[in-house]
Amino acid sequence: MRWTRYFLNTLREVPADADVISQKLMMRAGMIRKVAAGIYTYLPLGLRSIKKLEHIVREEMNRAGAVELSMPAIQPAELWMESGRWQKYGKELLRIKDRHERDFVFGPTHEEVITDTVRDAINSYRQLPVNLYQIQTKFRDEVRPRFGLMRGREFIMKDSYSFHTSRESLDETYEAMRQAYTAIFHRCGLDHVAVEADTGNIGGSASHEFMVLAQSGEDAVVSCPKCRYGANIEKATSKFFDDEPEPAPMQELAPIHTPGTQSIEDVGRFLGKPTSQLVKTLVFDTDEGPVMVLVRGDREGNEIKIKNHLGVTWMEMLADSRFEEATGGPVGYCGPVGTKCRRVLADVSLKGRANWIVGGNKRDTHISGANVARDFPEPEWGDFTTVFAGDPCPRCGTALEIYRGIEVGHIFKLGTKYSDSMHCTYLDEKGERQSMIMGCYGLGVGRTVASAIEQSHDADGIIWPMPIAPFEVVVTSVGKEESVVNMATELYEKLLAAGVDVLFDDRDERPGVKFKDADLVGFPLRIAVGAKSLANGQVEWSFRKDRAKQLGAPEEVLARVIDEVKKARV
RNA sequence: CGGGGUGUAGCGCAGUCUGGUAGCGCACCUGCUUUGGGAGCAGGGGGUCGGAGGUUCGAAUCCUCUCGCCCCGACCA
Repeated sequence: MRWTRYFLNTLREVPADADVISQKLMMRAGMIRKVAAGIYTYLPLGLRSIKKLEHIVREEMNRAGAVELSMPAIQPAELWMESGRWQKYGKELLRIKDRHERDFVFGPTHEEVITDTVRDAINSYRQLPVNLYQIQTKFRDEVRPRFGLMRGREFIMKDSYSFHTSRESLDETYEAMRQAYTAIFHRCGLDHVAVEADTGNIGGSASHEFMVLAQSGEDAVVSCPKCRYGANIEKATSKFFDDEPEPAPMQELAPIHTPGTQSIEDVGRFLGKPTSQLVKTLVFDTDEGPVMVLVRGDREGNEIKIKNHLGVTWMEMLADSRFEEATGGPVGYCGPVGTKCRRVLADVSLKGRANWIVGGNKRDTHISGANVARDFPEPEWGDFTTVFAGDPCPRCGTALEIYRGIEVGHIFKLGTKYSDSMHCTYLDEKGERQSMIMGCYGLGVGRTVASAIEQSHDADGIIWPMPIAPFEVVVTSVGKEESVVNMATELYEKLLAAGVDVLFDDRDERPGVKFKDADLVGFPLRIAVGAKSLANGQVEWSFRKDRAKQLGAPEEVLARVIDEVKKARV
């Protein structure tokens, strides 16, 4: 491709609303253009990277035994009512009506449609297992889209769904998908980890997330440097509270006057005690009423763990305006003794400890010497706090580390959640009807491309890993001399003939402009043809990653460049 | 959802407080010079000032409403 006939315009200035580096660079490099909040056009250059990644994804999915199909983006509401998610999915589900006032959704995911498809086509255990995938545009109406392609509303996703007659069969496919994902991200040159994850409102049992490690990541992952335990922070556990403390004699219940101490830090300072010796009280509003959660004062409550324990679909911090009415105490002085909350949860970090200092459910008052069972009913015990860096690994006890990551893939063992509600069944060997056991596997295509940039760039622009670079090589002509233009053209054509993805920068621009653009766009390899070196029978070539310039005879450089491209394609 | 901000040429911005009929840089077009890391000079094209309504002789500017976009917060008890 010649630049002068391509559709590629770089921006010298950064659009004001870009907030992460990948978004800035993709906009500046002419890869994407924002059309509305969280909605982008993939310009030709951006589309090339997307297509390259899609190609890798298809190869690995096919290799792992998955079969491609394509389902509609627009889906009838009936399917979502059948699965129950028409009610449960919330505002992220874009609902639309057709001219007949019939309800549809723009699919954020395709469990319903695939389940409908498979129950129709498959009746016998002989036809199972199957694993079907598609690469397609989805829409999730995010509250606050940001970070360019990393958190858009419209986005391209590879999603696949497998159907099985047994847990063992699901385990096999799950493992095959785990390996396929690892292969995909490895081929893209991405530094990534697979971690245990929460299943969220997709539902199901086991689940792993694939995280590309990057400072700008929205998720935190907990990782053990020794035994390779890895988990999303929403899910991670530690061994921290395994040992029970020494039993202590119970003290009398006694009120303490603690004016103006609403936060746990204030209370600790006021009483001269470390926050670890206090009890922090959180109150959540749920669709089943207010719930009180007690955690050790120096720990943080983990909403995901709490929500999963409660089994509620909606939960948020109790609004101040409803606080007194719901708990019977003022904000900041809430506690389990005499509370109106019917459900009280307590973190295991408090188990076995006597004489708690808690809020007194009265203004400016805390209570000391509060004891489980004697002063308030036995709470529901569980792991309700978030792991901190340095906590001991739940498997081997080594100090855990916390990293930031971008979630680029997520695989689930769904079980029979959808096959039950949507009656996706088959007849087994005995002629008995059984629900199919399902798995589902998602991979964010745009997000993966963006994460590659987050992980690999410098002050001048993108540094593409070769496999998903929009072009593998750029040939830059420096100057208008006939010899230069002829040599550049010749090299370009020979690269094309050799099957190399090459862009010929044949623009009538000053060298500085061409070089800056080449760095910005991030072509992994560059060949520059200039009059001076050409007079000595030489052209220059360099890698974007180190920009070290090497000179050589044209044929020799050509051979080296082709060789480098081929090497990177394996 | 709550709070804050912002909307002026393709991109980045000034002008708004104190109303007087729109400007700068980049990009774009023409010419000359220049040519290995975002050139210089000269000339030029391009804007319903987000939208609607109002005040006024006169509105980008003041008022009301509305829409878009951005940021921050939503573990604080």
